[in-house]
Amino acid sequence: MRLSKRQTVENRRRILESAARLVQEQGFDRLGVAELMHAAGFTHGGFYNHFASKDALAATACERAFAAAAEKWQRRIDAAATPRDARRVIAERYLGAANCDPAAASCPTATLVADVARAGAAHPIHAAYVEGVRTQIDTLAGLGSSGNAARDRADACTRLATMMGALLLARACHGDPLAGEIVAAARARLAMDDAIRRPARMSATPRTKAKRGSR
Amino acid sequence: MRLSKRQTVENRRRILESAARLVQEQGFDRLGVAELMHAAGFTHGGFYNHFASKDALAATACERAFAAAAEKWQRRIDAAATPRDARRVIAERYLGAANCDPAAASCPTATLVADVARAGAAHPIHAAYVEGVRTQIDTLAGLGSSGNAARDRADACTRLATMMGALLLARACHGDPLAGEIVAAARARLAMDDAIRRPARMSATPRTKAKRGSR
DNA sequence: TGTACATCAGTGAACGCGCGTTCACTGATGTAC
DNA sequence: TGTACATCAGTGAACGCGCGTTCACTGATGTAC
Repeated sequence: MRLSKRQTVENRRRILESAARLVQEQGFDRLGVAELMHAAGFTHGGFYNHFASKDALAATACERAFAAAAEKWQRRIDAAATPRDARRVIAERYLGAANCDPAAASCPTATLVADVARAGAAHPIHAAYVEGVRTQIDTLAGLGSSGNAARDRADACTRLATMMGALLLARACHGDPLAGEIVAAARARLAMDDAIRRPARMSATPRTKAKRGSR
Repeated sequence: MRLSKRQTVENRRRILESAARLVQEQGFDRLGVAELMHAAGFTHGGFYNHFASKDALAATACERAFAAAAEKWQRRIDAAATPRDARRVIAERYLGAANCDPAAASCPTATLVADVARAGAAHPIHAAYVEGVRTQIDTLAGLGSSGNAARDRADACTRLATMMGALLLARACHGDPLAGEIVAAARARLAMDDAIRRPARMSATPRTKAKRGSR
């Protein structure tokens, strides 16, 4: 039953969309070809009409997962009154109860981090993952309001590490009070503005861009 | 070839020791029974003379891995001049180049976090993992010097999340400059004492324990 | 203490299952004339 | 424009490999007498 070219392209898109979603729930290694194809509404054999191998799908699925996450972040940035508010809201949603359920989908940075480390730099998913992380850090750094680009960038790196670390710990400790304690501590810390916590150095730093933030 | 009781106990210990080490390199799911037994100097079949299943080994191997990590931490605490120095040294070693190599062994909190989340609360490894994380947080909190126990504990949670998050990101991004950037940012942040960064609130907080820290 | 037998840890072949991948087949689409 | 043939995506059985687990066998240890 040969399909029209339009339909073929659409089906490939559906497979990738399912992959991007499932990868945020299970990671890449745990996702089976049969499960993926079933989720997309097909039987498993057809997978190889679209992709040379499971690995060949990894990079694109990873990119799409990061693109979906970036859209979420952008919506929060657009809705926030100030960059500082945007940072706070992103962190709060990142560490929200929905994401802390180990069965639920969450940020690809977190769900893929173990698989990518194990896959190694030669695997096609590696470059896609690094690019996704870089974009998230760029986004957070762009929301910085210290007036110092290098500091905003370093703060963005630390923020992402703290968010992801707390999320993964909460998922692993799910069911134990410790999970809630870790998330609460991280949320509280991230809610404080970095710049506010270093007033002495702040005033000593020249403001390269006036009125960048909310203060 | 029946072995003496002493030898049997010793062999079981060797298997567990290998498991604790390998689990810090690969996590639990990726570790194969055959590889584990070979590392301990046996063939794979004998595994089931000591354990009912691979899962039955998980909790004990996890405990031993955390015990080994705790010993390392303790050595650094003993060698440090002040609790604050101990915290700083622990973070620096945690994010040292050796740990950031994805093939190398590192902290069980990091290497097991994905496996434990996927295994769920019913799996025997869950309780052992949560207990290991709790102990690490207790240790870090015990090194706090804010004079406020609740704040020390919250800071310990955030510290661990930042350390682990940065480590995992560095391992996943290994080979890309981004890995070094993230680690450098996290190390710099962790090197600053938490209490120092909140002078306004610090002075408003009553010091319940005088001279607890180095200041 | 010595002897005969039961016990049991180690070995490595083999089993069973999951999963990535292949393959023969189908039948609708695209194309050549 | 109509017709005949080639193309190719979807299907589901089957293959191959890895890995957890089982099993028959071995032979030294532990034990009963």
